[in-house]
Amino acid sequence: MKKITIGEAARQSGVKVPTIRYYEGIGLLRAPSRSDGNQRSYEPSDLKRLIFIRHARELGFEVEAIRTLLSLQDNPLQPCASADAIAKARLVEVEQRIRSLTALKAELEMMVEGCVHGRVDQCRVIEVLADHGQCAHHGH
Amino acid sequence: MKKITIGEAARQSGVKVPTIRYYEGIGLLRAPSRSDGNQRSYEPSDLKRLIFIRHARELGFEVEAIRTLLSLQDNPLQPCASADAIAKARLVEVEQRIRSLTALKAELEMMVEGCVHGRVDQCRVIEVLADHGQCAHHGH
DNA sequence: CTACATCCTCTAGCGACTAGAGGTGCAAGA
DNA sequence: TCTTGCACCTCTAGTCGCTAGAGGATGTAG
Repeated sequence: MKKITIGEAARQSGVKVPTIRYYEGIGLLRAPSRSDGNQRSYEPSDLKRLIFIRHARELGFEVEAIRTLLSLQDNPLQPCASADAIAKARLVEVEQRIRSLTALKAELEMMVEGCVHGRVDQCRVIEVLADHGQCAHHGH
Repeated sequence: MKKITIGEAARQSGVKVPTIRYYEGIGLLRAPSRSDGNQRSYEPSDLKRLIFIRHARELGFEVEAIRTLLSLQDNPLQPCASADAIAKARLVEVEQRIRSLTALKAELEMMVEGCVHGRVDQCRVIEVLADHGQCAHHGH
């Protein structure tokens, strides 16, 4: 029964204090009990939940997806197909984003390498931005 | 002197009509002349600027960076070192983002592959989210 | 002349926080 | 006991880059 303050919960979870209060406000985290002086007092289970949320956010899951994942975690006897679907959807997104960023990287490298560090009117960076036709990949 | 409406500018630039007005509001695009009936009337140079902006946004440059790039474009005799620096900074960001997304991809793949499609209490997706210690890369 | 698309301005909303104002609680040192 | 000083409280408003909608004016084709 070692209850902790919001500051301690922030330290142990890596989620900032105002963000914890924000999560409570949007109903992602239950409202904890309060001390005599009206201060939030968290139990170990709250901390676990907070760490779960932080980890999911780091992996890029949206708050709504996390809400679903948390409700699944609360009902361990349910089939986990929806958790799987959420993770798979996120995987597809991430793969897409990597492909697109890799194309951008190529463009930026071309710009930077082509720049002779002269005046703006000879600058390849400005030139490429002004004329999409000079891009290697037109997908973006 | 073939002036065009905002709708036509949107079609030719790929920037949506409300977004064009938004760019004017934040001073990224100059306010164009108006028709008798108070409708915006764009010149070819405005269209070029709009295409420049769209392209830069596609490459992930922030509006403030684009503001600088545009002011450089307006002064072609200046040295292009700052344009170069902006592009380089963006390149570093993109490379960082790719690295981080690649790590996330690995996590997600492990989650999805490990999932036996049973009940939530055996689900690897939920399990990994609850316990960061199971991640392959701890960098995120 | 009448539809109907397109244009206008203005305000509010999105996601996921973050910052700040203005006030209260609490623990430790003098 | 008093005071210092940090951590906590609530509430509102701001961030970024748009996007949506209300409510009305303009422009064009049949």
